[in-house]
Order: sequence, then structure tokens, then C-alpha cells
Amino acid sequence: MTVELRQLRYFAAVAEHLSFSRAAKHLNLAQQSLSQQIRALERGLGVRLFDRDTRGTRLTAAGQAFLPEARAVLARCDTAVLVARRAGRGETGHLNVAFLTSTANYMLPPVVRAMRERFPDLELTTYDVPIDELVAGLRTGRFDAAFSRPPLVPDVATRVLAVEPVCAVLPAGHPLAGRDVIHLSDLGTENWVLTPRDSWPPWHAKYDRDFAAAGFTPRVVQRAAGVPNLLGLVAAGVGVTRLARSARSIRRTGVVFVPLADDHAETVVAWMHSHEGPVLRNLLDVTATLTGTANLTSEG
Amino acid sequence: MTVELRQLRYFAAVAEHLSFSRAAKHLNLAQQSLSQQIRALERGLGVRLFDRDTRGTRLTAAGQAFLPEARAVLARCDTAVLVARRAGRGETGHLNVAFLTSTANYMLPPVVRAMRERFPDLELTTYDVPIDELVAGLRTGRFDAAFSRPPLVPDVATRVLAVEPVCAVLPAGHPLAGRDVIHLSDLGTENWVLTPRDSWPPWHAKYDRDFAAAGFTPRVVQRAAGVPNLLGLVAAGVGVTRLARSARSIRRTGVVFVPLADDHAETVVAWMHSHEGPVLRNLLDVTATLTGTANLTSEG
DNA sequence: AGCGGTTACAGTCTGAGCCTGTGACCGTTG
DNA sequence: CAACGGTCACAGGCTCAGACTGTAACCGCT
Repeated sequence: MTVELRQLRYFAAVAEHLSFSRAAKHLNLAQQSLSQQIRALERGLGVRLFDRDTRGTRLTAAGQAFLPEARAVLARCDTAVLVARRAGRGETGHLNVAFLTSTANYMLPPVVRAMRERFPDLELTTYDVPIDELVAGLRTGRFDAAFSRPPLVPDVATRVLAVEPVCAVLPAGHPLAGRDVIHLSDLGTENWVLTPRDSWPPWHAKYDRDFAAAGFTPRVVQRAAGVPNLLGLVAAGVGVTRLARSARSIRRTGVVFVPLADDHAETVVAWMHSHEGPVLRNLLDVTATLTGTANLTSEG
Repeated sequence: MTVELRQLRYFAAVAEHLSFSRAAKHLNLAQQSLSQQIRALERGLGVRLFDRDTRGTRLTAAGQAFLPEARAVLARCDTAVLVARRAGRGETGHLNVAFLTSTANYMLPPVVRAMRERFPDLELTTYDVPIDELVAGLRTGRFDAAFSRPPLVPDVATRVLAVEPVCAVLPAGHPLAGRDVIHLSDLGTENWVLTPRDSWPPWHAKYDRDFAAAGFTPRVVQRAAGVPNLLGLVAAGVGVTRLARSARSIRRTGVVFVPLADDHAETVVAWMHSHEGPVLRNLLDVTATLTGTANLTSEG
């Protein structure tokens, strides 16, 4: 037979009280049962741990050597249980989180700050990626979660965190730059700069529907990947574009953001239902808390 | 319910094989029993450790966190068992050993060397003490064992390790210095130097019997505690004395050792039966081995 | 001698740990 | 699409370990 933790607890109690009777009371056990368990432990080890007679109980030298060891085993097991329970609650472990480049500047700081405060022992790794890599990463499990615009694919779960106006982005000095709000149809005759069609087809499909509803097909004179590049082209007078208002913080010169009537952009947290675990649930809880207490898109 | 080592072993096996069926075979257990035990562990912890379906078994994040902890507990327990067993065999622990001053020079080196070789993890402390302190130390438990002349008291157990001639110790140039052997009665008219009567009464009682059997009462002109002091007095011509031959190594000038007919001195290991333990038994075994392989009194 | 305390032995009972049998599910094969 | 072989989990049964109570043996105190 092998040693069991129950026996180590019994042994440590007898060693502490130097009395089977008192230890048994402490353990809520009959003294006879305790005596039996200690004898079984001694038989199992092949070592006498206590000298005892009707006057009392004393540790043998082997018992004295074994006591700190037994206590260390018990303490180590308590630690193991704690580690398991904390991991089970998602308080420890690892989380890989992707940020769509255009949302990273205003989403990453509050999310990372809040997660570090709530779960200081959680290891959080963040990635700044374009949309196609983001969705692929979620699907393969490389990313546990992502902050993005809605990817518009059925297998990725999302929850909206923030909604903000979509703006026409015009070169400084543009005739419409001073308006409080304009309609997409007002830009039917402008040159446009947009991201590559293959950068994320579901989004371009939506753009096509939006322009058709406005009654025109945009004259795309240049394509560029990434919001900073689009902003540069607009500032250079190459064309206009359409972006969420929070993109204003990326470039502040040479461009003007004018809200488009009836158009909004959502920021979402995205994940795969099939890859859920306690750490991810904690992240979702934290982001739910964030949306109730702060205007996320104004930061950056 | 609390966690038991058996469950940790089962958990580690399933984690290693990533299969209940294979782990059960490895553990010589029915797969159904293993499944039950793991579920009981998960209920006890309140944490799911494995994801499983008909395709296979995978560790959850909590399971991954728990695995090294579980293995550490099992390893720590193996260590505890080893510590207990080694202590039970007397391979570790502490031993306090006293040496009668006059036997230390030739007994201490081989005893300490042999014990250190046989039990490198045993902590050995040696003391150089006079006979009264030596016996008192055995009785109180301060010393676990002692090397000495026979203390001639009934409650101290002894085992003879060596026997050597007893010699008359004469000043250099003494008329009897050139003899091969003399009788105690030859020294009836000499001045004598001896240790104080109260240094160890049982020994002086024996000295009295020895002198009476030789037919005289020694004229003790000086008393001195300790063999080196006695030798100095003999060298100074103050008187003669009687010592074991091994005392020759303490002082080599001004004195001559002439064997006394029919007189021998024993060197013993001494201990209290009521204070026995595995470490002491090991020491006794080691000393028994020493006496069979070396002439102890010739060293020093 | 009686009492109160200690630990250990003996007999009994209950439930935990193991067994076997089998169900439900999944992937592969013919 | 049915049969097969593999997986893990449920159900029922059996044995014995761990708990109980009762009591013996021993020791120190009064």
C-alpha cells in the first residue's frame, strides 16, 4: 500500500499534539481509528514514526525527519488545488488577443489595462493584425479573441462594444468640409480611395450595397491597404474615403471628417464559440463592464 | 471530499496518455474505474481537468495548469517517503559521540572516517571529555554513544573494541627502564603520581584492589587530572604511574613505558540500552567492523 | 485499591473503490 | 448505409478499508 494525504494529515496532527487522543478530537475522529491509520502508515513506510506508551507519545528520529516532509507535501497539495481552481476560474493562464489595426489605438489600452487589473496573473499577448489574418487566427485557435469591426461571417461570434458615426474623409479645403453632416450621395462625383477588394470581401460586398443604395458607383482612382495609407492619400488630394470617426486620431492634418447621415460603425469583440474557456469568458465579462462605463471610441 | 494522492496519480497518467483506456491499462485498472476516479477528482476540485469525447481526451487549460503541480506533489511525497525510510534506517539524522580524552587520539580518526564513508548524510558531532562528564552525558541523553575505558557502572552498556597492555611509566634513566617486563610489586617502594580519587571512583576502587593484590599501598606524592599532566610529572622525576600503552603517543620524551605482567586495558564503545535507535545501531555495526579489520590502539 | 488518563485490540457497519456489463457516440470500412 | 472497432460514461454488484463502539492493558496519582 502507498501513502495517502489523509494519513499525512493524521500524522501531522498527532505530531503536533503529541497525543492520539487530542489529535483525534481535533480531527473529529475516534482515537482508535487514528491509532489504526497511523499504524497503517508506519507499516506502509516500514518505519516507526512515534514512540508511545500510556504516558504519552513522542516522535522518533525518523518521525522528526518525516514531519517537515509531510507538511511540505500537504502544503504543496494545497497549492496545487489553488492553482487548479484559479485556472478553472480563468484567473491564470494565457490569452492571445488580436486587434484590428484600426481599432487597436482606442481599444487596446482600456482592454489591456482592465484585464491586468482584474487578472494580474493572467498572461495576455496582443497582436495588431489586418482583418483577414484576424479571422483566420480566430478560426485556427491562434487567437482566443479579437477586437474588430464586425467581420460579417457566420461562424465568428461577436458582441458590440461601441457604436460611432461613420464620416466622409475629405481633403482640407474641400467645398463640403465645413458641413455638419452630409449624405453619401453628395459624394457621387468625387474620386475615391478604398482598401483592396480582396482585403476582406464581405466588407467590400457591403460597400457595394451601400454605394448602390446611394445611387452611384464610386470612381476608385487608387487603392491602399490600411487606414493610415488611405488618410495620406486623402490629405494629398487624390480622393475621398469613408471611415469611422475614431480614425481621426490617426492623422490630424490635411483631412477633415464630416459625419455621414444614417451611417454608423460598430466595434465588436469577436470569438469562436467552439473555443470557449474560463479565460475568454472573463475577457467577455470585462469588456461588457467597459462598455457600461466608458465611451471607448473617444480614447486613443 | 479532499484530493488524494491516488487521484493525482490517476490524473497524471490520463494526462500523459491523453486516453482513459490507455491510462487504465497502464495503471492495471478498469477504464470505467479510472473514469469514475477522475470525475470524483474534478468534482472535488470543482474544476474540469479534461475535455473528452469519443474521439479522445485533451487537457483543459486548468488541467494543464494542474499537471505540473500534481506531479510536484507526487514527487514531493516520494521524497518524503525516502527521507522517512533513510531516517528509519539511521542513514540520516544526528549522532553525538563522546571520546574519553585518553582514547580520542587513536579512536576518533578511524571511527569518524568510517562513519562519514558509510553514512555521508549523517551529522556526527564529537566531544572530548573526561570520564565523569562522559558517563553523565550518556545517562542524560546528551551523548548517544561514547568511546572510553570501561566505566565499570552497571547501567552503561559496553562492547570491547580493543585490548592493549598496561605499562609502568618510568622516568627516563630509571633503573627498571631497560626491562622487557616488570611486575607491579616491583614498584612498591616508588613514589607514585595518580589522578584525583574523585575523578572516577569506580576506577580508583579498582586501582586499590590492584595495589592490594600486589602487596603494597602506593605512596602518592602528587595527583593530576589528565594523562598529559601525569606524563609530565613522571618526566620531571616526581614519581611513576601506570597507563595503557597507547598513551605513549601523547608524550615521547623523558618517559619510558615498560609493560606490566598480567595487566591489560580495554577500549570500549559505551551506550545506554534505553536510548537505542537506528543511528546508534549503525555506529555499533561500524565499530564492530572496525575491530575486525584494524589494530585500533596502534593508530594516533 | 480506585480513578482518570493514555494507546491498542476486537468486532461491526457503511460506503468507497474496484469489478463486469453495457449504452451512446464517432470514424472507418465494405 | 450497416457493421465494426474504438472511445468514454452509466449502472449494478462485490469486497474490504475506514470509520464506529466497546473494552483491554498499562501508568501515575490520590
